[in-house]
Formats: sequence, C-alpha cells, structure tokens
Amino acid sequence: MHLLAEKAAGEISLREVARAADVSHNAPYHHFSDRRGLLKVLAERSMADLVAAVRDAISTASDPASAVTDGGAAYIRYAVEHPHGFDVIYDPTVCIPGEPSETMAPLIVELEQLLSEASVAAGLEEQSVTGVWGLVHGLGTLCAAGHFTLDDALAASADALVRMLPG
Amino acid sequence: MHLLAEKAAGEISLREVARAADVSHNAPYHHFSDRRGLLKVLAERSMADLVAAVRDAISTASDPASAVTDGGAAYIRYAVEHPHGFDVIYDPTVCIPGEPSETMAPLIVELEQLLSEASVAAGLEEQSVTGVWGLVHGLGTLCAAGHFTLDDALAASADALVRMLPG
DNA sequence: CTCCTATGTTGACAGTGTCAAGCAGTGGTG
DNA sequence: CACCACTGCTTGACACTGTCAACATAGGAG
Repeated sequence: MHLLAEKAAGEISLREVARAADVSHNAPYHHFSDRRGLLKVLAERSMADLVAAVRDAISTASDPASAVTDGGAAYIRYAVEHPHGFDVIYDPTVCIPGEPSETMAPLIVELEQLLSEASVAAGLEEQSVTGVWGLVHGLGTLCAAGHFTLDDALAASADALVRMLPG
Repeated sequence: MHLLAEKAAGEISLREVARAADVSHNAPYHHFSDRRGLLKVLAERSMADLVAAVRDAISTASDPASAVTDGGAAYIRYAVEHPHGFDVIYDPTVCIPGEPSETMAPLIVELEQLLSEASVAAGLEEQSVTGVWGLVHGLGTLCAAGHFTLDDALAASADALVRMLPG
C-alpha cells in the first residue's frame, strides 16, 4: 500500500521492495509468484479499500438519491486520492476480468451490487447501473490524470446523476 | 501505430523497435529524446485518430441528440478497438495535462469543443460536458478492460445520455 | 532424531534504458 | 575546390531489472 502511495505500479521493482525489506533480491519470490503476483496483491487490497469507501458512503447517506451521489463521490475521491491503487485495480495485465483471483472476484461483485442496489432504490432501472459505474469511473480516471479538478469532477458527477434519476 | 495494435505502451522497448527497423540499438535516440518521447508521439497520433473518429461521428449525425450519442459511441468504440492507443493518450507518465505537448494541446481542446458544442446543441448546459466526457470515457475504459461487452457499453451510453438530455 | 517446508541466500543470465564517443555521408559556404 | 556543420547511424559500456538454479538454515511434524 505505502508502495502505491508514492509510485505507480509500472515503477515498482521487486528488487526495490527487497532492498526496502532489507533482504536479498530474490526473497520476494518466496512470497509472490512473480512481479505480477505482487501487483495482484496490491490490486486486491486497493479494491478492498475502494469497495469499503463506497460501502460506507452509501450506508451513511440520508436518502436513496444521495446514496447514489455519495457512493459515486466516494468512488471518484478514491481514484483521485489513490491514483496508483486505482490504476492497478483496473490494469488488464494485472487483473484479467475474465479470470479474476479468488480474492478479487467477490469484491467486484460487491461493488456492482452496491451501485446496483443504490441505483435501483433511487428509481433507476437495473440496466442503468452500467451507466452509473461508467460515469464515476470516467470522471475519477480523468480527474486523477489531471484533466480537471476534484471539485469539478464531483460537481459533474452529482449533476449528471440527478439528471439520470427519474422524476 | 502498428506497435500499439499489438502491444501495450509498457511493453514496447526502444531496442525492439530498433531491431524491427534493422538498425542499431541506439539509432532511435536520434529520432526520440528517450523512451517517453516515443510514447508521446504514439499518444499524439492516437489522440488525432480518436478526435477524428468523434468529429466524423458528430458531423454525420442526423440531429443534435444523436450527434451526442453518436459522438459518445465513437469515443467508446475507439477505446475498445484501440485499447493500447487509448491508454497511452491518458497515461499521466506520458502526457501531463498541465504541460501538454504542442501537438497534443490543440487536440485536447478540439475534443472538448466537439463534445461541448454537440451537448449544448442538444440542450445541455455548458458545465454538463464534463459529465458527458466522463461517462463515455469510463464506459470505454471499463469495456476495454473487459468488464462488459461493447454492446452493453454502447447501450448504457445511449441510455444514460438520453436521460441526461433535457425534455 | 529425521524429514519436510518455509524462507532466506548467492550467483548467473538475458534484456532494458541511457550515456559517451566516433564514423560516414550530405549539403552549404568561404 | 576545401572546409565545416549536421544528421543519421554505429559500437561499447554502465547500472538496473525479472527470473532461474542451486544451496543454506531453521522450525515443526512424524
């Protein structure tokens, strides 16, 4: 985790983590299958944090509509505050959605369920969840990449979501 | 280009392109400042293609509302059909939005203007463009990463966009 | 005690980005 | 013509990386 706080996944080297742990350059191979194994663990932990943030935001919301916007805001906030963790979660060379790890699979399911239940409770149809996920994912990604500020992203998210909600 | 058709940016090595061009391992340094310079050029060309695809889609649409959905569909389609090109465009280690290259800057401006004009013509407020960009960007990214099919992404995009449009 | 497993070690290999120095043409200038 | 700058390329080196193989060591299970 602290690794991803400072460096992107692509810049993390096994030999460097070995040096940081004050062990030989090959010790990590007894804890991870290879470099991708390390990144997979980091991705799983990051995903757990992301899901937890969204879960908390939704569960403490005052009404169904703000549960959607608050959950979305938490998603965007995570992407911006932990850009490297967010990246590695969705890195197709690390986690292949078709064959997710045993740790990752339930987290993805929970994320989809959280967004789905909140959206349906707010009056959206089941199928529209994809749009909600896509919206906050895109805003989070673009914002983390520096294309606009967090405030703009959160405002755009809230604006788009209330437009999408019926009524 | 052909490079990105097969390999991700992170897997492209300068020495490999040198071998492919049948020159010495250091020849590329006379054409690019360094590895990042190569990726920058690839990103610029990819961005030009993406913008062209969106421009074409919007200009050939029959009415304002479908200009927005068609432009969004073109964006998503590009992300899915050229995932490596799409990735490198938004790779913060390649293109830093704060200080874009002279080639990249006008392309970003054009993309924003295309989306902006189409959205406003369809009745959206200027500020909502961020939401449109975020939506199609997120759907394209998630779809390219394999989290759902292109058809689902296009359907979700159209669904969300018509919900966002007034009236 | 013996054996196995987990964890660590050193040593080696190919591949990479990058720097430095030098070489061969080519085009323009005096 | 001679000269010079320059562009494109070359070879050679360096530190770094992921990964494999072989070996050491400790601690618990039988």
